Amino acid sequence: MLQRRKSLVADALRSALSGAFGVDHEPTVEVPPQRRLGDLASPCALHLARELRQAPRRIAERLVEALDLPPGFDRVTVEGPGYVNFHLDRTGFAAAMLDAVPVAPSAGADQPDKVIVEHTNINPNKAAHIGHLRNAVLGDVLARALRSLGRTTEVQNYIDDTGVQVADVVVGFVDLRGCSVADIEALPEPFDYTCWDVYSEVGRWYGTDSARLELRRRTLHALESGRGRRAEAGRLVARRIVSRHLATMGRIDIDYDLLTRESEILRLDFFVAAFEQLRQSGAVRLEETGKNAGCWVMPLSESQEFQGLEDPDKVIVRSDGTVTYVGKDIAYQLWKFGLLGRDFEYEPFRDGPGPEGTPRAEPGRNGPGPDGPRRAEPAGDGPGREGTSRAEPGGDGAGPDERRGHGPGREEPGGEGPLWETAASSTGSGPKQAPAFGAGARVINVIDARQAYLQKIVRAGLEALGHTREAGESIHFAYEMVALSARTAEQLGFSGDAVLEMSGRKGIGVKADDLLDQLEAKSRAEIAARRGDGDTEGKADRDTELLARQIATAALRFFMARATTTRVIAFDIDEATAFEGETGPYLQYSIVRARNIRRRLAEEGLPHEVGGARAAQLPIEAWPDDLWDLVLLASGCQETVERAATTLELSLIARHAVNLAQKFHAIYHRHPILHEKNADLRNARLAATQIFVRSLEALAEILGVPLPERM
RNA sequence: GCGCCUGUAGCUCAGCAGGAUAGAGCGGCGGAUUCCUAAUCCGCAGGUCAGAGGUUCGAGUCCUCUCAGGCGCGCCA
Repeated sequence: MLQRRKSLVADALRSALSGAFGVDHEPTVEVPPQRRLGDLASPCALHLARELRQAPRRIAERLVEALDLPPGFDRVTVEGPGYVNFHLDRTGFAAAMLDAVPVAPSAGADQPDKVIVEHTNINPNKAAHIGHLRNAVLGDVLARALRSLGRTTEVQNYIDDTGVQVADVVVGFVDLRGCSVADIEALPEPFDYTCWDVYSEVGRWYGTDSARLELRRRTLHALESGRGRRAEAGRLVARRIVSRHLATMGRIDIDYDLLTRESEILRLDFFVAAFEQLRQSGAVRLEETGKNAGCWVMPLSESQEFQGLEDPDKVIVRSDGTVTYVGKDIAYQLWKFGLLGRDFEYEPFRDGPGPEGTPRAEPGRNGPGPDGPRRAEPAGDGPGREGTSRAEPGGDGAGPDERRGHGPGREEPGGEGPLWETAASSTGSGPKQAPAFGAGARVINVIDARQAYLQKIVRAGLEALGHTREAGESIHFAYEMVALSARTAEQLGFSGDAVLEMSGRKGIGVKADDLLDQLEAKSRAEIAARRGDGDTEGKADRDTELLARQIATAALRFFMARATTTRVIAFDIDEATAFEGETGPYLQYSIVRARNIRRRLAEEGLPHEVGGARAAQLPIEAWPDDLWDLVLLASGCQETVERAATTLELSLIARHAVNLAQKFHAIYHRHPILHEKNADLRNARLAATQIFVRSLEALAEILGVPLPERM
């Protein structure tokens, strides 16, 4: 809505500038700070003051005389030092807003080109922690934003099931605890919590003992070959953990289209194909002397991106013939663009072995003790990409799917499809009608900022193969890590004078499920405090439970989404579990209030819906500045979402949503609707409320903030 | 050493491609509840935008340097 008006203003200014001054200037159009100043403004007169050797205000005044007021505007004024300010026809604009879709597919987005978003990527060897939540929320919000803008979007979650981290947990079970595969299988939930402890234990157990470290190496090789009891144990661990990760992420409405497994990349020799391309194109060469003797390396010295590196070459194949992480990643990235010349096999995701759909067993039982893994463990801990999961597709039979049927406008953005995974064996499992995965036109990898270097190398690899376009479309969505605030670290029993980095290896961190449990418990208490009266058990409990989850989801998702991606989050438990102020529950509360007004109007027998035709007849007096300001802000949703999706600064969406809610809350207190006798005033306020509700619903959908009917 | 990021109110952070009086939340203080649920709203206090130069009609925003903090630069992932 607003974008169109902006371009009308720009057009009018451009032609007036050319007519009156003979200059060719692209005017900028912005929203002035106060509504009484107007709705759109251009500082172009200020910009041109120097060039035209005239006072800005004078330029502005002449400009206004020469200007044809574009349709939809009432008047144009000169303000301040020389701004040209345009005042919208409030009545007409509001009437149009009533019929407008807040966030619609972008103009030129009929392009069927697929965007692949990879996120979560948690190592399947322990419980997810809050750092992983940041990754998953950002990835999920991005995917929702892209889909709401009409882009075909495929969400992948990469599972490194053959890496060192899984090997460590296998060693922990097999060698340290003396478990058989059956023993591991028989372990109760929460299995991911158990692994959390095992992983931390085995790290200490290794110490510098070379015999023990040899066990790790042997296990790693077993995982890579896929044969033997250790490999079997590894598959079991990975499968069970992935199920847990999917369940955790499912709690906050995050899901995926495809799980890709590293074991399949190995089994299908993706790297062999990639290596052939790299070798033939001369992108890699066999080093014969020097410290990299016997390795296939990719020279990076050409690229100025890598200037100043001590070692300008990156090893792709080690001297023992094994492939490095980057090597595998280049192969995987080639597949994502459809450049590899081979494909995975797929099957619908089956939840892990063991009791299907078993409800999670009290994840919080570990108490307040130290917990929480973290994302990329730097030293020895494979800061790799870690990943996770998705909401169980077939399991968890308990309870209805809360995500549907609650809250208007909650159609799933991508049309929640089924979850697929890469098939575990070529023997296959019958009828596969998998969608065409991969072969995207753009690939966005949500990976923490510390892996920027690796991501650059992957891009350089594509470049070296001559895939310049694809290299340009390989986008690293980098975000900073989540650390523990000094206060929270102390509460958890860690010493902390400064923010404390989480470490899965050391067992320092906050587990995702523990945080969600806390949020839900606090929500329940909050709800109980408000509904003190007679509501008895039974149904009330079910409602409360659902509401508590919705509030917890909103709080967590908003907390993660509102932070600027380039900043480290110092995770503070009190701040993260706050429900007042700039929070997810604040958004929910504003919607609940707005909806309640309309509900009450209906109960009173008053009209609770204003149509565009009626709104178009309202007098200008019905739109005071503050009420009007809400409508104007709502008209900027589309632009905000587009900018967020382009710049990958998703906090823009969160902030826009909270700004809307703040404006609404203020108006709510100043401009009563139910008790307003004047029909024009009431209708204008009601129209603004309708516009607000629809706009915030659209943004909440993108943010993944569920909107309850009551709070 | 080289590279990237960050430094704005007591705390956590906004500040859109230089532009109108530097904003919000939390915390503090003081108010608002016969009136659409106070998970709300209103008011007050609180800032040499790390520091120094520079560019400009105009700098929190751009450039240079300094200081402080974080991260990265493996035959680890």
